[in-house]
Amino acid sequence: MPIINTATLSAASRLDLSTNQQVYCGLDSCITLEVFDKIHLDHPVDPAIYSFERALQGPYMEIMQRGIAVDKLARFKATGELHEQMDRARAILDEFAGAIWDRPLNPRSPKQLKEFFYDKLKIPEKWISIKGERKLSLNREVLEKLSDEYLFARPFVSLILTYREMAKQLELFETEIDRDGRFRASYNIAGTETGRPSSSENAFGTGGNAQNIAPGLRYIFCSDPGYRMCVIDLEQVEARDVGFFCGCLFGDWTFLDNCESGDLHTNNAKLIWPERPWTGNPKEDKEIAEQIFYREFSFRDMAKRGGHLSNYYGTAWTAARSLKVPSQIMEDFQARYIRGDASRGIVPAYPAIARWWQWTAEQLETVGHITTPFGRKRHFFGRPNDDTTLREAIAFLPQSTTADRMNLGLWKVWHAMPQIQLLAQTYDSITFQYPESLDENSIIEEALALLKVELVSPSGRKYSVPGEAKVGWNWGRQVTPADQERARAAGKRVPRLNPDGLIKWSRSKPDARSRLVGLARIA
DNA sequence: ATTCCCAGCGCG
DNA sequence: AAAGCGCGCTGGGAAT
Repeated sequence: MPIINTATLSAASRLDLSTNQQVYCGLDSCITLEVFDKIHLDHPVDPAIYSFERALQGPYMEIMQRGIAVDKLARFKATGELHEQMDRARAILDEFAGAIWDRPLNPRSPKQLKEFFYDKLKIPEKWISIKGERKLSLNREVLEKLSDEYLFARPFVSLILTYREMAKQLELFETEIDRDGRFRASYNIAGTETGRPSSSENAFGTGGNAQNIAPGLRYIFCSDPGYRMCVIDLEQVEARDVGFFCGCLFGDWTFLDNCESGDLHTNNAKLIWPERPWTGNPKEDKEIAEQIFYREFSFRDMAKRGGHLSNYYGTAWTAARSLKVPSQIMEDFQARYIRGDASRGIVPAYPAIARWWQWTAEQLETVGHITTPFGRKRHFFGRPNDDTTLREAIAFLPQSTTADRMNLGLWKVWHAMPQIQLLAQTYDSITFQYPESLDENSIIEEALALLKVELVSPSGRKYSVPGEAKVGWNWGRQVTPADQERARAAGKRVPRLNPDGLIKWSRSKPDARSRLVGLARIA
């Protein structure tokens, strides 16, 4: 091996290209070592977290190298159809726009849209606020408002939104895949503040983010011939974590108890609206919860969607905007849910969540960092009394705990089950495939058990998050004709087109499970 | 021709 | 007064 002493190198050394690159590479490696020493001497990291991050290189390298098979025909068809529809939408839009200002209108150009709507059509400007900055936006929300308020804007808005939506979908279908027909994403294990992995285009420039693919488009990814695909997700994991923290910090287990006993959102609805005629029978109560509360939203919907936003210190104003209901509706909701309202005699269902916010604010003021149950510590460098900092800190704890739980489960599955092949990780779920010849029951059973990562509260309460498994031949909602073709070619039973695609695997009821497994086999 | 930033939007 | 957080990718358009 050649030894090159860089201390004695100069421009006059005239290294050949290959040697030069070796020097470059060697120096790069030295940087890594220097960083390592610096981190460990000056800023000791929890050795468990550090070792864990290193250990994750194994399974993630495997996921990255394996990639996921792409159903080429499905992809090709979708691409063609989208192009056709987009061309049509664009042609109509240009024709309409031509009548207004004698030139075309690019729906993806905010600049042109601003000129068109605000200068040419003279619609009053709509400003929005993002992270404290006022912006003149024409995003979906603003366009929908224009459409509501100005009849003549409707055809334009409709075409623009349709076009943008299709363009977004096309991004996935036109992502370059590898010559062997596989989509290989890169995963960054240590790239985020929370411990979540992130995903992006790989080092060779192909593939893309595997974690933001719309569920409706996932069907183009499929298991390899002779393999079945399985997705296991952790049920309502972040909500349960919030409940766990409330229990650990204040001994108030109300929220977690509700997560763990039957239908979380119905139980939340019962606590939030105690005056409804609940019967105590889970089935009847769910029906009552599914009655309409406001517009198309049931009480259960409100508990679910409004609850999630509210847990993370979202204001009633924001929640109202997101659910498209009047602010007063969400004010009332939040009063009953967490915040209470003494002036109206409203006692909140989950006051501990507000105490958790308070606790978080105190941590920021006193020590400036927060440590998760897994030992992951995050420093907050923003102003401790700034709402933005508080929100980051509030979101950190459940988000990071979920990330580590999922990754620990992923590692355990990878380590203990060489017969399965990991394909993807999407924050609260993992996707893998396994040979069809193996016993599906025991595979899923074992994976579910391994994914159960147990935490124990200071008071000794054990806590884990149940997983739910779905199985099928592709990653999507629909079994495609290609799947049928493949099953036929493989001499297997031909799957029928199923609106669910991946067939649901009930976790908690063994009898129902065996029944559904049978169904999955037939399908 | 390339690089950079922004707006917009997908996921959990 | 501002009004969940965490990511990555694309096209438009300006700057280099």
